[in-house]
Amino acid sequence: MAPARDTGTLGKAIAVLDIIATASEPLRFTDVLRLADQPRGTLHRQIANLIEEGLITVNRDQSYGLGLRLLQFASRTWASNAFRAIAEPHIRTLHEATGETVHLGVLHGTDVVYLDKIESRQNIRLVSQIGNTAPAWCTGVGKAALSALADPDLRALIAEIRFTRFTPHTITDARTLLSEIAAIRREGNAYDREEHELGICCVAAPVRSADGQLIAGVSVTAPAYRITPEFFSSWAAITRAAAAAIMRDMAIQLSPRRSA
Amino acid sequence: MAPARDTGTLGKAIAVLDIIATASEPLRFTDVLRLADQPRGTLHRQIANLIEEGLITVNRDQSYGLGLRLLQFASRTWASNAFRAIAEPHIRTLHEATGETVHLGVLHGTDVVYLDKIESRQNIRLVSQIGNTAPAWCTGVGKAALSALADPDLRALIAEIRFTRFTPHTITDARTLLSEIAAIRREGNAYDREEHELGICCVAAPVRSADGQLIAGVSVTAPAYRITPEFFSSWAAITRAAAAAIMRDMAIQLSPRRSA
DNA sequence: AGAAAGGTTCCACTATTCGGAACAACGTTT
DNA sequence: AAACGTTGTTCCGAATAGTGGAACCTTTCT
Repeated sequence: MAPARDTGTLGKAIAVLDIIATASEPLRFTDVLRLADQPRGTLHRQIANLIEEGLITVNRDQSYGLGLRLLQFASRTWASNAFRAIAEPHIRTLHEATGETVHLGVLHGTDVVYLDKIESRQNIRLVSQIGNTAPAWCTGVGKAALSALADPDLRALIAEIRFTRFTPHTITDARTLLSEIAAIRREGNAYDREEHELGICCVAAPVRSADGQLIAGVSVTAPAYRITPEFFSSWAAITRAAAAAIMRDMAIQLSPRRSA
Repeated sequence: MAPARDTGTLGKAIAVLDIIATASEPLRFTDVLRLADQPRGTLHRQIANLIEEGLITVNRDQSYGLGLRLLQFASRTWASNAFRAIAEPHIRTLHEATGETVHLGVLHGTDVVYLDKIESRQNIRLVSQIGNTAPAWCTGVGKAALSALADPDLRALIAEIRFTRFTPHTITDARTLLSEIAAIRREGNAYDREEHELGICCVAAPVRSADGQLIAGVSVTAPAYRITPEFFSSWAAITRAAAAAIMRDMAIQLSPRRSA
């Protein structure tokens, strides 16, 4: 999920929460015990605290799940996020111009967290993706974001990446990634050519705040079969335009207060 | 937001997070200091820890915002919630049958947390509502849920409510609420007649798990002007049917493992 | 019934947090 | 320009809250 050395009481608690959150299936006490590197008594109390705070819940079979409290917090996170609010009209425009799914994601460590998404058709379930995390090096938004980093930061970040292959097209080494990022910087667009998921391609463009605090990207995604070279290159331009518009609005609106 | 006595280190940290989350506008250090009842040094460290864990972020003007980490956790909360998954096909059916906005919410203290929502038209922004919290006593889902509580629990909960008026129709005392709940139990449906927001009405039905662990509700919402008595009563029936279907599926699917 | 695994409670020890106070960095006033 | 008030950050002894080993229940298997 994310780094954060589990230092301090809070850190340890969050580490446990993270274990439960990232598990692919419900964990029981002993399962967590195996994954967390802690004595039984200690872990038991930590979990009890988390339950007390509503961050996790116990299912009837004694397995743990994530608590509603997290949803409440996230709802406010999303609603109060200034960057998302600024970007929203622009990604909507982008969606209307292309008719395809568009994403807004920000860089968070070596991952990208999706802040917003407008789906091509289905008027439902898009929720499922907001807050989702995906590796930066094999997504359009992620690579676009990486290209917006200053070189030292970029190299430091890439050094942290543990490359995993998702499809035959996934980039799996730092050199290739670096040269691709060089290309992105030249052209102004990043592409995902079925690198994260087979059959899915996208065009993206980088977004960054003036002070470099916020590194993000916008993208247009579509199934590979539907993409023609003409569309792809026209999308490239309007994606860059959307990114530019977002940056412009940020410069205007974020000068006095707030940020992402 | 929610109860949770801020006991223990974790509790205090979450209390601070809560302050930042519930604030209507970005808080700076001193603002938080005023709201939290803690010495400066202590608060400072707590905030530093929260930042370290990615739960809050500092904006450039030194005000605090909620961190992306919360979105990540919530995304997983939502995706892994078994109750939501079970209810989903049924609320979708309900949406298709009525063409109106439908909600799925669970009772959490004296509030209702919305777990899912399908909007009538707009294929966007529904996100904003998931994880949202609303008072139980003046929403359809909330009153439906209350009606599913055992009497002692109900009375205990109502005793905790601090009634606030949102519209001229809002119920503002326990007696009225109790008699309305009696009616809901007789009829099987709860109604919100512009009690939370003017111009908005809804029909709801209670959902509870066999063991009473999970108290929830489903509802159909529509603008008051669009509602005719005929529609309203036909919706009442199919809303009850949806609730019944959800309960049936819960009984089946939750017997061996998991829950909400 | 017996054994093992899973889960919970206890309590002396100690590492962490607490919180007052001193310090630094601005901005504002006299 | 010197003094002051605000806001945010750092320190450190004292005390509290978390730690973790071990004993203790409870459930599940053999």
